[in-house]
Amino acid sequence: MQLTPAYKTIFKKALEKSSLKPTKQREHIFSLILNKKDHPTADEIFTRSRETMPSISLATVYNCLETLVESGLIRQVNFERESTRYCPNLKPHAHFHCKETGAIYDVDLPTSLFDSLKKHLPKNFQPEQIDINFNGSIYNTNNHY
Amino acid sequence: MQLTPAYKTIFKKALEKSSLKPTKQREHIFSLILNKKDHPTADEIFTRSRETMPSISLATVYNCLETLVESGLIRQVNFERESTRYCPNLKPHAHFHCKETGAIYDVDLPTSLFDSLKKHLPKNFQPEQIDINFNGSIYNTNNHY
DNA sequence: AATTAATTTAGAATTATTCTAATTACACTT
DNA sequence: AAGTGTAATTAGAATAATTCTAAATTAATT
Repeated sequence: MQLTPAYKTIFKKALEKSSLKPTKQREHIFSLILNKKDHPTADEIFTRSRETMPSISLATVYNCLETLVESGLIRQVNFERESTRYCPNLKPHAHFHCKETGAIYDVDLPTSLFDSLKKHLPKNFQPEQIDINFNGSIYNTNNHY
Repeated sequence: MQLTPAYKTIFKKALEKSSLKPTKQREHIFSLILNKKDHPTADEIFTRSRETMPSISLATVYNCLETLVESGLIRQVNFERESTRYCPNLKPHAHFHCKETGAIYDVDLPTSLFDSLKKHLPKNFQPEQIDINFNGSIYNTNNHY
């Protein structure tokens, strides 16, 4: 569970910009999220963290996730009121939530689509973030009845 | 807190379609949500309900909201992991969440926009619902510096 | 080495929601 | 009208994700 040198630089820069320290724990959690591109919950991250850093606490996981989000290194994803999930994909994209399996998929979207969304806001509304969530099921193309 | 005859019919039809009963409590809660078009939480609805139906319980409010959502009479709105809010607007629309005041605004969107969103999904992804949430602030046009 | 500030930690506290089991309401039969 | 059965309501307990608190640790700075 190691950051590439390139990501290590990004990581340090992003934290220092908000005058936060690039600690072992923060780096560890960041690398976990980067290296397994599912959308884990804090608790899943906690469990995975302990495999290689057995002393880490759940509170620290929550703290680290918060600082990583603040510094723009990862994104939060929420479906209904399920546990918050975390996503390292910083490109403009939406999420698809499969109601059968619970799996979450990234759906890349062109910036133009976000732009046309913004056009429908009243002029004095200033969006900072736009969350687009699909909820549905995935048709299994292997099943032929 | 009364439903118009037109809404009363809609209400009964929608519940009966799912073989649910149009009870006093369900009607009361539905009319509350319809008549005050903000986006109240279950707890706010509970408080408002008790003003005119003092015997209603919080569990009932949760139960009724669930059945109303199931029967398609109202929609749930979630921002981050805040309390779920409820919305009687069934037209295709998005929500804008003001991070300063916490207020939620409906943002009407053309169906075409939802259609172009869907076009970016893999062919075997079948969305049932699309949630679009803006997060940001509202520029006060009365303040001239 | 001492001081300070930030971070981590364990466990308690919080809070929205769901669950449980008992009661009530209502439609349908006798 | 009384009895039966099913669904809905109710109060309060339970759950679960997250936040808070206060103490301990770490790292940077004098």
